[in-house]
Amino acid sequence: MLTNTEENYIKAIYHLSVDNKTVRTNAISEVMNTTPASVSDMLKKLSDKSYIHYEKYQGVSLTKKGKTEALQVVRKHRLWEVFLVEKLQFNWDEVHEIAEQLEHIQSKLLIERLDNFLDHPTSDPHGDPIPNAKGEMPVLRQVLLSELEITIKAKVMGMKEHSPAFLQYLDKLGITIGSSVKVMDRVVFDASVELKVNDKKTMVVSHEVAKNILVSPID
Amino acid sequence: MLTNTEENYIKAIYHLSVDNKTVRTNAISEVMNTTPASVSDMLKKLSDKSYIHYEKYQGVSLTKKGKTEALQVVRKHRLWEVFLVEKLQFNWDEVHEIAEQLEHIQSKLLIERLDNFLDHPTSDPHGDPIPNAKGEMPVLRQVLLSELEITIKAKVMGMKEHSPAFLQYLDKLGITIGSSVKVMDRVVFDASVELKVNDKKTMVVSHEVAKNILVSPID
DNA sequence: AAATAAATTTAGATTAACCTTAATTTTTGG
DNA sequence: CCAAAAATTAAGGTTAATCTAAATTTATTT
Repeated sequence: MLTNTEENYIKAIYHLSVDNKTVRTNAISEVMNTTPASVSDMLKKLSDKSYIHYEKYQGVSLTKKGKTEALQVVRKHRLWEVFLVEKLQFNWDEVHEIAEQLEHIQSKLLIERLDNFLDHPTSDPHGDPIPNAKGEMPVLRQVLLSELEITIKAKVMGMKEHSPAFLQYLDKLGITIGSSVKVMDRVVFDASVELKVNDKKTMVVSHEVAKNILVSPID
Repeated sequence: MLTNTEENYIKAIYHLSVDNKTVRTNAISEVMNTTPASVSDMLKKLSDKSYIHYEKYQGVSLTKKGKTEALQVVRKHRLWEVFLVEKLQFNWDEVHEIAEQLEHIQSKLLIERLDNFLDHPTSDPHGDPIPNAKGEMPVLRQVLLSELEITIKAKVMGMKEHSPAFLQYLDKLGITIGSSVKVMDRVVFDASVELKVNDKKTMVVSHEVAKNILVSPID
C-alpha cells in the first residue's frame, strides 16, 4: 500500500511525463514544492518498490505498475471533482484542493459506487478525460468551440479559462457544463461566433470566449 | 491544524468520556490499537496544545477547544456515513471504515454543502445523532421499537444489530431506514409486536427483533 | 577541451508517530 | 497499611518525510 506522499509523487511524475521523456528531479521538486534532495530520497524508494525506472542523474519514468497507480489516483481525483461540481454545486475552479485530499481515500468499492452515482462520466469539470476502472483513458473527441464545425450540435464539456469574470459571464449567457451548443455562423471580420444554446437562445460570443470553451460533438 | 492522528486521539477521548469521568491512558491505547507509551507521548502533545486537561497518572478530559474539535470530527464522520448509505447504496455496516478516512478531509465549505445535499440529517444510519455546525447535539426522541407506544406512528432511524442475517430479514419485511412503523398491538405472552409498515403491510415481529430497531415518533 | 554553471545525489539532522524495555506511581487486597 | 499488581510514564530507538550543506555528476560555453 502506498502512502499519500508516494501517491502524490507518482501522480506528479505521471503529469510531467507528457511527451514520454524522462522526468527530471528538479521538475518534480518544483511541482511538489520540496527540495531536490527530498525528491532524490523518494525516487530511490519508489525505484526499490519498482514504481519507476531510475538511473542516477538520468531522470525517471513510470513502470507499468507505476502508471497503473497514477491512473487510479487521477481517476479518483477527477471523479471527485465531478461529484463536487455536479452534486455539491461547487464551481470548477474551487474543487482542486478538496479533490487533492479525496483522491487518497482507499476503497475500490467506494470509487465504483461513486462512478455509478455520477453516471460514468468520461471527463471532469475542466474537460480532462477520466480513466476507466482498468486505467484506460477514453478518447474524447473534444474541440474548442472556436473550432466547432458549423451546424454541428455539441455538448459543453469544460472551460480552459477559470477566472471568476469568465465564469460569471458564461453564467449570464446560460452556458454551463452540459449545455448544448450549435454554431450557426461565423463572422469573417473578427471570427466571433453566432450560436444557439440549448436549442433556444441565439447569441454572439467573441472568438476569445469561444477559444476557452471545450465542446464534444453529439453523434 | 491537527494531524489525522491527533484528530483520532481527540475523537477517541470524546467517545470514552461518556460519563464525564477522566479517560485513562490504557483505555485510549486499547481503542487506538497502540501501546500505553505511545498514548502518553500524544497526551503530552495534546496537553501542550491545550486540547485536553492532563495530570500525570490521573487520566485526561477534553478542554472546550478539544470538545469542539471532537464534535466536528464526529459530525463529518456521521454525515459521510449518511452519504454512503443514502446516495451510494452502502449497507450501514459497511460504511465505518470509509467514513474513518473521509472524516479527516479538511474543508468547512465541503461539509456545509454535503449537509445541505443530504438535507440536514439529524442522525446517521446507526441512529446516532449528528452534531450541527456549531457542535450542538440534537436531542433525538428515539426509542426502541419494542418500547414504542401503541398506535403512535414513528420513523425507522437505525438498527442496533448489524449482522447480515438481521439486515436481510428486515429487507424481506420491507423495513429500512426511513420506513414508517406503527405498533398495532402487543402479544402479552411473548411480547411480540404486531405492526403496520409504511401505512400498508401488517406483520408480526418478535420482541428480539423489535428491541434492535430504533424509531423516532412522528409528531 | 577545460572550466564554469547547473543539476543531482549524499551526508547528517529534524519531527511526528510509533515501538520496547525499564522505572515510577497508583491501586488494591490480604 | 503495606506489598504485589496494575497502570502509567520515561528513556532510548525506528521509520517516513522532510530539510541544509557539501560533494559529485552532467551540461554548457568560451
